[in-house]
Amino acid sequence: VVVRKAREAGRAPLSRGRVLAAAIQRADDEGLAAVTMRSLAADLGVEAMSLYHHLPGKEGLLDGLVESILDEIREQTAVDDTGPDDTGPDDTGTDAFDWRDAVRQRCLGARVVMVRHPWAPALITSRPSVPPSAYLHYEALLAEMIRGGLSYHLGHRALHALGSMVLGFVQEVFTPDPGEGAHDPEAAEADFAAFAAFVPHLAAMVASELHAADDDPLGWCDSQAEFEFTLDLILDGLHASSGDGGSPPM
Amino acid sequence: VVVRKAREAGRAPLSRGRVLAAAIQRADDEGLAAVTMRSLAADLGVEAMSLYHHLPGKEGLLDGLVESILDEIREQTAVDDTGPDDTGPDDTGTDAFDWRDAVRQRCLGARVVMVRHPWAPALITSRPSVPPSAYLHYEALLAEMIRGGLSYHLGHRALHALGSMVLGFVQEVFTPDPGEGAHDPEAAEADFAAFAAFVPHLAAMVASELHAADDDPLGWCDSQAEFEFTLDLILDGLHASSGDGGSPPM
DNA sequence: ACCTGAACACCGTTCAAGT
DNA sequence: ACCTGAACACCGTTCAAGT
Repeated sequence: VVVRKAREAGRAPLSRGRVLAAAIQRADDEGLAAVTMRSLAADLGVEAMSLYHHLPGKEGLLDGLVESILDEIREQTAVDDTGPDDTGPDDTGTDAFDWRDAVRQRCLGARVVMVRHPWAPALITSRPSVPPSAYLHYEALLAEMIRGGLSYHLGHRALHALGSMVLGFVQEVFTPDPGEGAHDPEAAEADFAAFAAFVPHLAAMVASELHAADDDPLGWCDSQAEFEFTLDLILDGLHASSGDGGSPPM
Repeated sequence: VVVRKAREAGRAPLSRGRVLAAAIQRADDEGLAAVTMRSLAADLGVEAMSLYHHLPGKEGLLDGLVESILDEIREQTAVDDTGPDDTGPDDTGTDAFDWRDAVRQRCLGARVVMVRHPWAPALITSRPSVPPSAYLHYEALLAEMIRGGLSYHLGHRALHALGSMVLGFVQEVFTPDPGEGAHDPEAAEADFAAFAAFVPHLAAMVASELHAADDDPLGWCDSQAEFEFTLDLILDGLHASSGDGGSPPM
């Protein structure tokens, strides 16, 4: 009957989910700073005060955004390990379980969501506390690592290392300097000369990477490749540490 | 003569540096959200509009805060490698240079500043672009790695890996749940039981780490130790990768 | 030059009132 | 129950005015 009433009004009923979806859309389009109780309400064709019937104020909205991000990560990582119908009979050999593959897929899934919503890492790190929904992600990661033979101590450290990477890896090292020398190649060359005079190693690195990326369609700074490199660095390091008391890897 | 005039007024003259220092103080004490043009001016015993003579608005203030943080990191890392008077004659043996020690010290210094100003990582990652002053830090790190024999390509990846760790590592995995079971041990036990039912591996990990930390004054989650572990994981991984084309380390 | 008061547009939020 | 209008305290910022 509630639905019927809403249909009569000619508009979908407001709900916490609809408000959060609109907030995410707005943050993606205009940035998190543009997510305002008033503007958000306007997007939903409603008055600002109506939002308070579904969310406990602005702080509650931000908490809800973090929850939504965590939900997206769950959906993202759930897609990969669900087959067409079932996991199949090849799931019997549990001894062949490689925790690094499993953990790697989860981290890559989390990164997909962070890249989709570039405002998310700053929001998450600025919140006063970690929401309980995040525990489910830690639990899943830790369960895989324990199953893979890691100790609780090493698993704990792994959670720190992987979490910091997922949250810290969005920002690029360099801005491509947009609109700086796009129309004037002479000015661009002069800029680079000044750049090279001040930070010579950095300039040499950019030049070297630019040259190496000549036949790479993804550009000189392939952020995804950098992420996967660091991820494997950490996973391999953890694997090596799990062998025994810190000796070199096999 | 300017100083004389200010002395006559009985108050130190306003300046960009003084405004930024007050903003940092306020952010440390009350959080970044409490840094307001009006409240900041009140701290300085001045009207809000006076700030606009030293800073180009709120965005410019936030840019200035990032710059100040980068300056603090520079000071922090400069303290360690400056001897009482000079570097001394033992600086001649450049062949014994270990880039991992040098890079490690810089990352630890950056972390000291981040821990001192917990609002900094979220602010830095939320800024639209990296300020040019950050290039000097990248340059210093890269110079040490190049001197240590790393390629530009690997140095590039190292900058990404280390930067993401410094920016992502502040937040704790778990909040200690303050004020939850501080007065009622029965309620605390019931809470932990519910916690263990939902995230069993996580609960076992906490219990295991708590037990191991019984004689550790720093508590069960020593964030500094976790940071250094991950840092060494990355540095050793980079070192191994630098040996040749990605074979296992020596 | 540096600082100020009043004003403007905007924000989050409260509250009494509508239906 | 769900939504609204008016109002309040606060925010960043502009501008004409002070000294």
